[in-house]
Amino acid sequence: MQFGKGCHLHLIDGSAFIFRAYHALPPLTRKSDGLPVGAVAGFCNMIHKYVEANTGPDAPTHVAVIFDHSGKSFRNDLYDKYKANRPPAPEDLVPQFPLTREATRAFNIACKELKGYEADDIIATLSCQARDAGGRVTIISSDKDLMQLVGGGVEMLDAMKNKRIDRDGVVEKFGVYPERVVDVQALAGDSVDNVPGAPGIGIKTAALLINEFGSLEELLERAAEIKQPKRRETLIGMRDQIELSKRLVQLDCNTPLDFTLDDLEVREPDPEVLLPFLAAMEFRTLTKRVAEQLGAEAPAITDTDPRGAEPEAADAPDAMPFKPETYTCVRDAAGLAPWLERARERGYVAVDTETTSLDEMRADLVGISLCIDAGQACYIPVGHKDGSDDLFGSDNLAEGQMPLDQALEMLKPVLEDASILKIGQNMKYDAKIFARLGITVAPFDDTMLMSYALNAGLHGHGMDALSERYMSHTPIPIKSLLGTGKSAITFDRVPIDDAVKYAAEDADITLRLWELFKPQLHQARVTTVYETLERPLAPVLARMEMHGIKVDRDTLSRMSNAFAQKMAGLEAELYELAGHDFNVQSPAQVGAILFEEMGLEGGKKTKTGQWSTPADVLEDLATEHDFAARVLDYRQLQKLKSTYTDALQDHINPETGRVHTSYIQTGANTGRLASTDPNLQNIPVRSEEGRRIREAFVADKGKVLLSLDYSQIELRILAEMADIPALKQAFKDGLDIHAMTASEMFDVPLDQMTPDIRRRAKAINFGVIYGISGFGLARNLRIPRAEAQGFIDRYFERFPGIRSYMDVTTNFAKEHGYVQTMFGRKIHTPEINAKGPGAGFAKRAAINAPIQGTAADVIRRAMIRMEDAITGLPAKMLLQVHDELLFEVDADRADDVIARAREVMESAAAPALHLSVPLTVDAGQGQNWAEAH
DNA sequence: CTAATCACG
DNA sequence: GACGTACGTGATTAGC
Repeated sequence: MQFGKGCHLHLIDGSAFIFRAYHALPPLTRKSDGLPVGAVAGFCNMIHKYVEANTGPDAPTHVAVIFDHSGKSFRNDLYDKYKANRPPAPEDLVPQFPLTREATRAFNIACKELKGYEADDIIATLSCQARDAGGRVTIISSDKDLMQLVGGGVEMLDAMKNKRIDRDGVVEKFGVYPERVVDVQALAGDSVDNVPGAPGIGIKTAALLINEFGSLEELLERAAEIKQPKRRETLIGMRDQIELSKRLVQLDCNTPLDFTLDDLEVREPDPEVLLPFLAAMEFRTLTKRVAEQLGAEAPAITDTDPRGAEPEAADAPDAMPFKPETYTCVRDAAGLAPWLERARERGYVAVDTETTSLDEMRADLVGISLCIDAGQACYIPVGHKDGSDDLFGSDNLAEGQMPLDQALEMLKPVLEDASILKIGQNMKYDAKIFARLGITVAPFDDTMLMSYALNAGLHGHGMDALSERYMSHTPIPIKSLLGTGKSAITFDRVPIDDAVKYAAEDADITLRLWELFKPQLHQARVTTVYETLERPLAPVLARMEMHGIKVDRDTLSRMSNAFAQKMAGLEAELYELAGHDFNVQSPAQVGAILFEEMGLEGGKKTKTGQWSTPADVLEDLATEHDFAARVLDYRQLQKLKSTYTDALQDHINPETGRVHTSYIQTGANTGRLASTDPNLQNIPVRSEEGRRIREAFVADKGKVLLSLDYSQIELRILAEMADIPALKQAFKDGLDIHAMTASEMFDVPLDQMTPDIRRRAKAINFGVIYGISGFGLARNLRIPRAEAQGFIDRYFERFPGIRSYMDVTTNFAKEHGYVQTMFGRKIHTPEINAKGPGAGFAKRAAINAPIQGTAADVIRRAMIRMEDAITGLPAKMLLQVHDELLFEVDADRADDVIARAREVMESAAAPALHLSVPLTVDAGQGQNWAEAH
């Protein structure tokens, strides 16, 4: 059929299909020889689905899949950096490129590419030809670069979202009609393709300008009329770059094709060609399905492994309902045996424990629940009390429970069996409970850690939230069993019948979450993160927490008393100064005295209408007013006393005489740990007075504490990631990095450096890590905002790589919705495209996350390796404080431990990463933490 | 229960 | 063109 009026051409963006398929599927390999075929499998499924979906009355008459030709295109001759920031294709994807071409031909669909041109140019040329011939065109792609082609019978179809894009759709995206899309793109540039555009102008501004002036040419001619000085100068000064950008984004409608539209006519697939190809790829399900549809015999596939290379269809949402009344209560050995047998057969089992406390070091085991098949779970009560109305509360065990010892004896072989995977939600908690009962749970998977690897930044990772979000199921609230507040009971007082429903459900949910997350780890490419940075860390943390650190109660108690005395004195002074009594601990009352009674200027109110009296405001007033200075002193003592010297004493475990913190592995989005109950990551150090708290953290008899901390790790990582030669060299040379920055910025030779200039450079260095702003730096350094902005401008001038790191990072976040650490950890940034005041916040967080997160990954790797490295030495790792590790070791072996631990920490990035900047570690030792640090 | 404040990296 | 801003945490207290 001659292409003309009434014809309908489909043009499929083949490269987009390939990358989509590659990223959507786990890295499958062909069973017989290990050839990577995941992307091919996905590609074939997509093509097959496309063919199935396009048989109706609106079916295309002509179709082609268009690919990018490997190597350079004519655009690289225009601009050598075009697409220069594209990472090379993943190793396991490269051999799949030719296979996708072969697949296209096997489906009997025209497969086209052209040396020196991109797929987009061929699509453009064919679209123009088809339109001129009076036919319709549908471009199946979501690539915005193709939007310039829409109109006159040409539409786009975003196959992922199943959304057609017409002229109005283009206006939605670009703010202009298709004819002017290239003008907007020329101005806005494109970080993905490395099209420079006009700095400072994005799509919104570009569309505004184009709509005002009518076209890019007109705009550039009349650029002098633009009111905003910055924008005007950019447009005038960057004219060449903008015109180059336009040539880069303009698609070529005249590519020299060696075929015509008529060659693209839709053809039926030939079973004799297609089936052998699919069989050779060993795609079992697809081969069968296609054979059925074509009415042909499916060729045999020799490999009979049930877990073949063929991916199953995407998991449908788990529709099985939750039925609490069907859960089993296991009351004796005969009841437990079949569950354990099934776990052995299956090779995995979800496990959850119920206890009397959230403090694992004090909690007693009350019951265990198991689940192997979704919807079928059991609860094994072992420590429920009978709840008789004994005046003192009965300690008698309730009827119908297995003796704890018997239950543990039966469970232990399964929990420790290397061939049975134990699945838990926050397994560190359960593992610690079992560890205290002499059971080492291994191997294990943890759905909380899986969720963290997959979804950090998107939501929390507690079971209730995950159940709600991923299964639309609200678990039984624990409060409904225990009550709240003062009248709350412990789990051992919960009637067994109620406990079964609650506890078994937890195991059921955990198993279902595991089934959901497991394949997602591969799809999201975070299996390595989960397996090397998350899962192995949990047992290490568990051991650190259980070991604890010795805290000397007497030291704390003495300090508390001293603080109390000083505070009483300050309190009296403050009443005197104010002329009346008041609550010093109330910011509202302090504010009222300062800004109303004393009539001072500069007071600000919080959004709730209260006077705000943060430390920096009081500090400004303190030079003139004793009142403000005394309040500051009082607050410092109050903080030290209440949070540290008093509260810490309550955390000393009576059995061990030590303090056992809990680390939350999924608490911080960036990969850092958080520490609670108590928080041992914010023990004072900056002030002289506060630092003395650390004297209460002591080594046991005959031992010493060691502190090893990374020097400037985040700045080093910034230098590496942003690739700043001057900073990298300074680290290699072991220079004072802040002094060196100062020298570079302010043109002061190192030997004439003053502390004040260095201080400013230091503040800027830290500011950069946080996503610097003029306002923030000005406040930090207490200088005028314009001056701070000047510093920042100069910094970016001297280290231009910093600016581009920030741009690349935020653009990546905007496009993908997440950023990554150097080790592949993903941190999602859902707010990055938000408007309003949240935008700047999200942007700075996105800039900071890869730096902070990479540093967090490094110390995690060190911690995971540390236990093996110090085996045989009388040493234990006790605490982690983000860039510091604290050890306790026999005094005579301290130097050996320092040497080994330092080696592990300094080489922690390798072999996954070869950093060009050295990581260095400072070490100290002493009887207490103050001395060691 | 939330806001304000302040301890740490 | 105005607005509001350093990044990441947890604990304590006041005051509703």
